[in-house]
Formats: sequence, structure tokens, C-alpha cells
Amino acid sequence: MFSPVSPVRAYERVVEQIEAAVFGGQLPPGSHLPSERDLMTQFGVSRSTVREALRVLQSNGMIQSRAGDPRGPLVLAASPVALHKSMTRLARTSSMSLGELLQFRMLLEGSAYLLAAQLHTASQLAEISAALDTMTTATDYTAFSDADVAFHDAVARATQNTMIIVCSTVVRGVVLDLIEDHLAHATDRQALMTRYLKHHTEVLEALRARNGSLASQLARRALYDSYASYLPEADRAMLTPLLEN
Amino acid sequence: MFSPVSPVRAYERVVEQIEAAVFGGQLPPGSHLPSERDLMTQFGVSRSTVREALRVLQSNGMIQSRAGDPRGPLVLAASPVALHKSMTRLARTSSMSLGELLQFRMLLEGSAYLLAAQLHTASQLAEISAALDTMTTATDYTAFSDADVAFHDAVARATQNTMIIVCSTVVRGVVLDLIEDHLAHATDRQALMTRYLKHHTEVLEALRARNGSLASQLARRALYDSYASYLPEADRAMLTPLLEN
DNA sequence: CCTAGTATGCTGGTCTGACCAGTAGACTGA
DNA sequence: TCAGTCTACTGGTCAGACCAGCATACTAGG
Repeated sequence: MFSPVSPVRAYERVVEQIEAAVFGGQLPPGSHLPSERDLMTQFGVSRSTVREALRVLQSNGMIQSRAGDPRGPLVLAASPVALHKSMTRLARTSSMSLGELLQFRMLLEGSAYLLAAQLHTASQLAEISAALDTMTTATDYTAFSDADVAFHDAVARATQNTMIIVCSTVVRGVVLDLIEDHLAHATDRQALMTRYLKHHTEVLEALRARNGSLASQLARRALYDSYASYLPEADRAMLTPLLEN
Repeated sequence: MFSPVSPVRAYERVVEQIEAAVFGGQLPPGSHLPSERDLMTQFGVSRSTVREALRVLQSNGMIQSRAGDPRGPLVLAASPVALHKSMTRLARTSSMSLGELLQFRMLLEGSAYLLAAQLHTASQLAEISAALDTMTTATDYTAFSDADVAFHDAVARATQNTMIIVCSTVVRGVVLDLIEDHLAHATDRQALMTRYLKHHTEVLEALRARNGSLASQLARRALYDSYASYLPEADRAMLTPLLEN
């Protein structure tokens, strides 16, 4: 009959109102909030309360305060940094395993290649191809790795799907964070690079032929081959269902 | 030669230290932080600064403060609520079209059914089946809709993958928000419910038979049939590549 | 003896008022 | 015209105060 209630703090109300204004289109990205002292009269609360609200919004990546700026706090464009942060946090506290992340990345990239194969434009294909060229001619591992990232980014962008782009970037970043110590001690870095190049060449070929299912399968297989070894034996079973076509 | 620097606020340092203590295993979930007044002496800052730091941690879902609790702020277990929040924020900024969201939902649910078919346990299958039963016997649309949500949630949970669970929930919520006015004016609600029931029955059958690719294809087809009509003609092409098997 | 009720000493939430350093734009001088 | 200074704001931080909420210790009545 009745539903539970919880006390609503003043700063939460302030957050809600500002959030609503940002989502509602008043306060577009690039615009500025009134100064803290203005806000405290508008909301009828003290500056501490206003500041706590602004801290929350700032930690969510919605605004940015600069000391001394007479224009007030800046409203930021939506960006995936907050998403990245919370995902990293979740992954760090081991409530999300590397296996889960790899599983997700396989289904994400698998679908990305499927879509990219059918939807890509000539310039997008050229971009992907250029990234592969850079990888081929890269001398040190850092340049190679950067080009690798560019390759995957270009494929994700070719899908034209924001969610795929963002999630791919974030998940890839978190996965790399989790295994970076393994990579640092890799002795066979040269063999690794060779294998990567082979995979990427094959998948680019499939993209060019607009063979979506082939590209997708190659991508998932490549991910499995590259990362399964970092997983406990038992966890690899959760990836194999994604290898079938 | 030099890298850019940015001023580090006092409250940020406080956040860092507390975060490190939580990630480092001191301060496990369920334990309590010292009181704000204790923290202000330990960190050598004022209470405002401590409170701003605590607000940041709270908005990240790491701690929870209760007025009057003599034990101090509670350290929470990692949960996907923060992930959910930041993802919703990103999806809501209207920089994402309904077409993109549907595309993402199709690939997400498609993979979810694929995994669920192969990994589900008996109790999870029972849960899914129970949700379908509730849908069948539902009298009003609200109860039907709730059971529908429960059905999809149960399938997502059967994948055991946090990312899939969170993303599915978020994307489904945002999609429903975007088309809720269409649904409110739906005249053929009865036909809609009948079609949903048929789809769900079929897909449950495929899950029970552990036929992943069939379940996946049925799910994607069902999504397309249900939602493509809300899309501009031109945008439907972006969904069709996901219908192939 | 046990229990209901109260008293206490903490907690977090909010407010006030103050000071400092940083910023941008107006102002001033050469 | 332009370099430099001035000014009026900004956000960051601090100190001290008050209130309501919670758990515990205590106390009075059975």
C-alpha cells in the first residue's frame, strides 16, 4: 500500500535540477552554469550545498570548474570517460572477471566487423587500410600498438554506431589494463606482432569483400587466440560458444 | 619534453587515498570509514573538503553515508549501478538515434540468447519459464509488460556476464523511453501481446533445446518485427544485416 | 529481575562568513 | 598602439556553529 521513502538531501535536489536542465537541452555543452554564489541564491541553499552538488556533477563528467573563471562552471559534452571509470572500477574489484570482459569484447567486435563489412564507405576502408600499413612499417612496439588501436577504432567507427564505438574502446582499454603486466614481460613480442599482422590482413580482406560473417568469425577467432592464454583453463569454455558461426 | 600539469585539489587527494585503501583491500566492503571529523584531522583538511571527497566517492557508488550512524560512512561492494548511470547518461544525450540503439540491442540480445542457450542452468531456465507463464496469465498491460522485462532480465542473467546484463537493461530502458508515447497510443495492444507471447514461447523452446543460433536468430527477428515500424524507412537498412545468421 | 523509556554523545546535513589564489577584461600609462 | 596594472569577480579552502538522526548506556517502573 505504501512504498518506502528515503530522505532527500538538498544537494541531491540541486543535482537533479541541473541534470534535468542539461538533458533537457537548456545548458547545452559549451555553455556555462551560473557561479556558485548565483546558484546558492537561485536554489536557496548555502554554498557548501551547491558545491557538493557541483562535485557530484563533476565526478560524473558533466561539468568542469576552473578556479577564477568569471563565466562559471563549464558544461561538458557527453563523453565516455565516466563510463570508462566505472567499468574500470568494476573490473578492478574483481567483481568482473577478465573472462567476462573478453566474452563481451568478442561479441562486440564480432558484431562490429559484421556491420562494418556491410556498411563501410570507401574512405573508412582507406582509413582501416592505412592503419594496417602503419602497423606493418612500425619499428618499435609502441608505434605498432598505437596503430593497432587505430585499426580497431576505425573499424568501430565504420559501424556508425555510437554504443559500439564507445563500448569497444572502453572494454579494449580495460582488458589491456588488466593484462599489461603480462604483455610487459612478453618474450616473444616479435612473434606476437607477426600473428597480429596476419590476422589483421585477413580480416581487412574480408571487410573489403564485404563478407560480414567471415570478418566477424575471423575477428572473434583472433581475439580468442590472442587472449585466451591469459585466462584460467576453466574460464576458456565461456568463450568457445562465441567462436561458432 | 615537459608534460602539461593541472592543479590538484585537496579533495581529489583525499579521494585518491580513500580509493586506494578500498582497492588495496584495507577497507573491504561492509567496513566503515572514520567519521568526517576524524578524517579531517587525519588528512589535515577542513570538513568541507572531506565532505566534497565523500560526495565524489558516494556518487561513484563506493560509499554510503547515513546521517547519525556512529560507525561512519559504509564502504559498499562494487556494483554496476554507477556503470548503469553513466551509460544511461551517454545514451540519453540524444546524440544517439533510435536506430543505433535498436541495432545495439539486437546484437546484444542476439548474443545473450546465444550464450544463455548454452550456459543456462535448470533454475535459470525455470525463472525464464516462470516469467513467460506470468505473461500468459497477465490481465492488464502493466503486469504483462513487467513480466516481459523479467523474462529478458532472466535471459541476460543466464549469460553470467555483467556487461551484458547491464547493457541490456540500460539499452532496453532507453529504447522504451523513446517510444513510450507510441506505445501509449497503440490501438492494437491485444495483437501486440499475442505476437510477443508467440515469439517468447518459440525462443524459450530454442533455449530449452540449447539451440543457441536458433534462439539468437529468433530474438533478433522478434526485435526487428516489434520495433522496426517505429523507425524511418531509411534507417531500417542498418538493422537488416543483423538478421542473417 | 526484566523491560520500557529516557538521556547522552556521537553522527552526517546544512548554514554562515571569511580568506586566498586565480582569471578575464577594463583601465592606464608610455 | 600596446605592455603593464588594476579590479571585480571566480572557485578552493577553512573555521565554527546548529540541527536532526542514530546507537548505546542508563534509569525508572513493572
